[in-house]
Amino acid sequence: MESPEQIRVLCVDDHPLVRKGIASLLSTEADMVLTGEASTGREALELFRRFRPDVTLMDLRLPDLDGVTLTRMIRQEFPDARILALTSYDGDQDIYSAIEAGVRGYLLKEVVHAEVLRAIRAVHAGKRVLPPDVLERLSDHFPQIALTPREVEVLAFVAQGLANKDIAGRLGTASGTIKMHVQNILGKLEASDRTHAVTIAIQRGILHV
Amino acid sequence: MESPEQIRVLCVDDHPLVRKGIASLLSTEADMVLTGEASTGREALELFRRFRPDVTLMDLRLPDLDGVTLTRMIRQEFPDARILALTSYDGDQDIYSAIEAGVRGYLLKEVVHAEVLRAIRAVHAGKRVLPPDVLERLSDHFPQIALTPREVEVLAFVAQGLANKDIAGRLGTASGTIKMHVQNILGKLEASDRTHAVTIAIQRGILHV
DNA sequence: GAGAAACTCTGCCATTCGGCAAATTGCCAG
DNA sequence: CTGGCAATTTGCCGAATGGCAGAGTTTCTC
Repeated sequence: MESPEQIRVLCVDDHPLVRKGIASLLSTEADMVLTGEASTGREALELFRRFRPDVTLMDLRLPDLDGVTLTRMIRQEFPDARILALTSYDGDQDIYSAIEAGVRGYLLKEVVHAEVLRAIRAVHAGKRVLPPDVLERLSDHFPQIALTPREVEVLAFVAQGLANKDIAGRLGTASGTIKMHVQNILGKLEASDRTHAVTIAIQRGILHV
Repeated sequence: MESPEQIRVLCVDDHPLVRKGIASLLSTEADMVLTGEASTGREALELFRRFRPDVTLMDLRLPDLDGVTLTRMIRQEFPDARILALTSYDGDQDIYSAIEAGVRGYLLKEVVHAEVLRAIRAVHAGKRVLPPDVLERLSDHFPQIALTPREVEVLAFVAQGLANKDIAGRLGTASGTIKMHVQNILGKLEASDRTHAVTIAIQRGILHV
């Protein structure tokens, strides 16, 4: 093609080495150009407003705010923003939240370079990029096991070592109520006790350590 | 200097993008050269035997075996190996284990490029590299709060939701004994109950999710 | 061999937790 | 408007947990 329409990429990651890797990777591709690097959510938002990149490569873990929130903020201002989540973390909940927030693709950092390039081109072309294993987990886990907001709230307190009656105090309910919530959480997570539930929740990304 | 004695660096990380970043970083430095890249512990061991690098840059999280074990294996064969841990994870226990295993330096991936280069040169020169915050945590936390191997073992079962008597069964002791271990764990971790203890342990890297 | 530290065991008691049945609220779909 | 569904609420009971005091054994270090 004669028109040099390069894909303009914004990279958001708090690890300098990863940014360097992406920069190095993109520099060898003729149809892409790195228009900016951000190490925090705040920086990312600012750079997005300034450069309006075609594709944003974003780590879901950032020091100031999480990538899901950032994605929501960007897409509120720019609904057609094309954001590709690139994370080393594989908690189920993260995937779900990210997709709900509007990312167009979700890649694990374990993937090879070619995969990243392919994903950038696909997202830029308007496609969605979800690896097979990610899709599988989505269809598997979803409708059934989702915790209600209230349950997540309760579970967070449980993780901090609060007893049911203390949680009840903070939430303004009776301790028996909390007990029931915990009961439902155990069922949904297939946990044998509250401790197990917390372990599972952390593994799945429902709770953030 | 007229002698082009370059520091030969081996890079071990399961994220291609991070390896790319390191490769890119080293390529701009005249006194360093990347002699190999490994994405697994097995590969790393093989490459180490073949190339005998001056400095090994190693992620503590690898798919097949953890970096601490790998460090031990390498240093058993090559006691003067100079290994620099480079990890995105900051659990206290990891730092301790890594240092015990014989790493000469411990860096978080959040650090800037110059820091990495400085650390490589320092380790090559025989120095140790431990960021101030790391040192502080070491002196703070150590003598007192270290869990015994047995306690870690018990805590791992607790995280899986086993009751004391079940843990006793697996470990071949009385349930009262397990109760005592849990008691000591709660004290050392300043946790309010077993669930809290698990949360804290995961945060500190004592337990791996 | 002295001492420290880890691991082991025992028993008691108040509190909390996990399991079950059942009523209420609020919201969405037909 | 009404049925249905999910979320939220409460109380009762047996089992497990957390707190505390004491003591024997092994292992490693000094």
